Amino acid sequence: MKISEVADRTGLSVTTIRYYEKSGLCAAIARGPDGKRRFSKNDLDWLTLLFSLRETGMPAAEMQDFAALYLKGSATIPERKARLAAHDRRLDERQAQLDRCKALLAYKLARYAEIMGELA
Amino acid sequence: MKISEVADRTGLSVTTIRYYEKSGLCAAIARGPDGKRRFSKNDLDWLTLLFSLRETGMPAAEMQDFAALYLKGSATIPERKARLAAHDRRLDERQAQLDRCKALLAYKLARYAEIMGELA
DNA sequence: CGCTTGACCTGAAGTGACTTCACGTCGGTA
DNA sequence: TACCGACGTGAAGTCACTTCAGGTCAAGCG
Repeated sequence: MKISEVADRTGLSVTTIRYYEKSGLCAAIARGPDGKRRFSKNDLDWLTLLFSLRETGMPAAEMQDFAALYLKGSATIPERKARLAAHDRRLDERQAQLDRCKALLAYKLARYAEIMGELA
Repeated sequence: MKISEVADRTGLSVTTIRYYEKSGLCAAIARGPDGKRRFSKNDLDWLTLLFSLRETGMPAAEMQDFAALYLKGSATIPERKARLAAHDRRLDERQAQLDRCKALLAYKLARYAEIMGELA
């Protein structure tokens, strides 16, 4: 699969994918005879996961750790499972942030509506 | 109110608060005779809102715009209301991201559990 | 009383995660 | 033949802070 296709499917940009490869967030991608990257299904799945983790606020350092575990092979699966579980808990905190912000926005919007009513 | 107190209450760091003042995300803060910042209730409320908006992913440029409107006074309330409403819609998208990530994590965790079972 | 400690101040430089730039290669297509 | 768009590279730029270097001042203490 070509890099542009992977970008479309994962949500990462082409340059970010190259950056991820260079910085070790994913394994070196296989190259075709023309020197261009050819992504496997595994590569795609991995990048899709990375996108989702980044999008939901996994710290970069943690992503690096997690990637290092992935690159070490299946022996690290228990540890990886723990990391993902930890992120899952963080998602709950994120959820709470969203809820708090929603409540604050609801309050502010009501206040604004009130003020606009008085001015009208 | 002192800057350290505002930091504690809003969740922003002391340096971030100073940075926000310098970059126009909040109005110039009043100073005491000793030259130190003295925050009003309004300042605190405003910074609390900024923290919540930042935490939930409002783009920085948009925060700048929003702050500029705030600094222009109450005539901009309808516009500010629209901006907050837009952010509220973004929160729904954020919510969807969290849900998608949760689903992906649930899948991965189940897969890992399965693999660990096979190895055991 | 001098001395340290801690909270505050400032402008400037550093950081991290990308993004953009400048430039080059290659396989089509008009 | 000339140009296009997708791909490649290394280096420099950006953004939102954070850290650094250096200073003021009030309070506590041996």
